Parts: sequence; C-alpha cells; structure tokens
Amino acid sequence: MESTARVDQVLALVRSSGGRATSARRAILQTLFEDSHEHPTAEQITSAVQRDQPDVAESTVYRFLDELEKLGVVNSVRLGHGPAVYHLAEHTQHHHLVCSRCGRMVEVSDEIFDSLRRSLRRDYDFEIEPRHFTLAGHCTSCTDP
Amino acid sequence: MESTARVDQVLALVRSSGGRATSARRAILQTLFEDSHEHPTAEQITSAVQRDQPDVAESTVYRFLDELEKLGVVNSVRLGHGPAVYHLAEHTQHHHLVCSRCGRMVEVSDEIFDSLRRSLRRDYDFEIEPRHFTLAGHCTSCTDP
DNA sequence: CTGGCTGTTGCAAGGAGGTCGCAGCTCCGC
DNA sequence: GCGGAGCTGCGACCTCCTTGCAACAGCCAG
Repeated sequence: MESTARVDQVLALVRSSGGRATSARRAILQTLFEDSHEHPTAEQITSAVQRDQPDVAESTVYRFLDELEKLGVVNSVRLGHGPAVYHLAEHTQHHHLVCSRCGRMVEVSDEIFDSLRRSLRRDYDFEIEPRHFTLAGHCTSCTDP
Repeated sequence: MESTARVDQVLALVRSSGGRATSARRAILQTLFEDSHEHPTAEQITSAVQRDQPDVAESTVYRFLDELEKLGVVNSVRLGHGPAVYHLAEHTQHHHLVCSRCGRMVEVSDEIFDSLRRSLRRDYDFEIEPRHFTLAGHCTSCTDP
C-alpha cells in the first residue's frame, strides 16, 4: 500500500471522529508513514515536518499525536530518561528488548508471547497490549557495567 | 528481618562503593523499607522523609535514588504520563500489569514468565530484567473507554 | 461557491518533573 | 580531633510537554 493512501485512510478516521484534515496533519502522518521503522520523538517528527512546512509548531505535533494515540493509530513509549517515542500501532507486531547495559534494542516477534498471553488471560483476566510493549533486561553476553 | 537491619545492610553497600552513610540517606532508606509495598514517587518519598527531617531537600532524594538504582537496590519505572515511581528491587519477584483503560494494577508472580524467559535467552541472547518490569494492556472485561 | 460555525493553529507563557553548580557542612580514616 | 572527600540545601536551570488565546482554515448547508 502506498503511504499517501494510508495517510488518507487515517485522515478519514480523524474526520469520522469529528476532526479535520489539515495540511499540518497530513504532513505529520506522511512523516510517520515514511519513517515507519523508526521510533522518533515528537521533536524529530516536528523537524521532519518542518522541512516541508516550516511553520508547523511543535505544540501542533504534540496535540495531533495525542489524538492519534486516542484513536489507536500510534503508540507512545517512554523509555529510560529521555523523551517519549512514537510509532504506528499497525507496524508493531513486534516488541522491544532494551539492554540496560549497552543500550542495544532487539525486536522480537509477537508469537513468542502467545503462551504468556494465554496464561495471563486465563489466570489474571488481563490482555497484554496487543500492539507494542517493551521489556527491560540485558544481553546475556553484555559486558558493559 | 527488621527494617533497621536492612537499612544498615544497604548503607554498608553504599559505603563499600565509596559513599557515606548520612542521616538523610538513612531516612530515605527507612521510608523505602517501611512503605515497601507501595510504589512511591520521588515527591512522596521526600514528603515522608520530611516528616522526620524537614530540611532534607528533594534534590537529595533524587540524587540518592539515582545512586541506589545504579547499585541495584531500587528500580524506577515511568508509567503513562506521570512521574517515575520507585521500589525496592529485592521486593519485586513480581511484575506489573497496568490496565490502560481503568488504571487497575495487578501484580503477577515471576514464574509465569519462566517459559518466555527461556525462549528469549535461547533465541535472542537476552535476559529479562530479573527484578521488575511492567506490561501494558487492559483487563479482559474492562469497559472503560 | 460562499458564509459561517467549529475545530485547529502558531505563538508564547506556563508547569511538572527532574538536574546541576556551588558554598558550606559532615562523615570517617587516620 | 583533623582533614579532605563526599554530601547537602538552596535555588537556578533544563527538558519535555501543555495550555490559553486570538487568528485562521476546513467543511457543510444553503
């Protein structure tokens, strides 16, 4: 699917919930879909958007990202001490392992969690966030302090 | 074990790493051990400490918590949009499920992760943080938006 | 294709949460 | 005790967001 089509798809969703399709929003979505493998911060998204539309303010980006998160289009994660990172919910049939020693980030597929998911549902009446989550830990072989 | 003894134990660790056992640090540890089932924020810890020692500054608490985290005595977690919460690492042979809808927090025992842990070690050369982590998701039956 | 209601925007100020520099103080090995 | 390394309170500062507001722009009815 082409990213323009996806942008329009999300904008349609936005409009169906009473929002409007503005050029700033289109540019933000375009950025998210183009860099969809990344985990950009709001600031990085803003910079990317401003290469095309220099007058888009950071607050606009934050406001729209909040709305997209409520709509389930993006997820945000706050790792460690830095700012939150955002990514498309649909892109994340994977999860993250972040090494607390060397900072390496590994993506693991979703299937590995299937049995855990079943246990939690059965024993704790709980659904793991289906789209994304992060586990802390460290590489088995990591020698950093 | 009595909490005073544990406080002394941690202070001994602090000293063995070149730090000093001051009265502010003793009070901070006492608070952590007394409220060990809670997940207090730095601000809550400061307030508790200040009931005994009003002159302890918040920055002192932050600095010591950082050091305790480096020593592996406490862990910090940033959930959602609020401030980080802290808790003793030794107390957390459990993990947290936080419902993104109603905010309910469930503690689950560590054993349920055993098989996941084995898979990640085998396939990804990764050790899950043995002390604590948090999973996002929602209650199966939760009806909040 | 225009008028106007309503949602959105840029801007700048504000705020929460945390960090830092420093002068004075305290711990503790000697 | 004494001296120097480490710690502290204080306040300024920083980052990452959030908010209030007046101007502006979608978009639907007519």
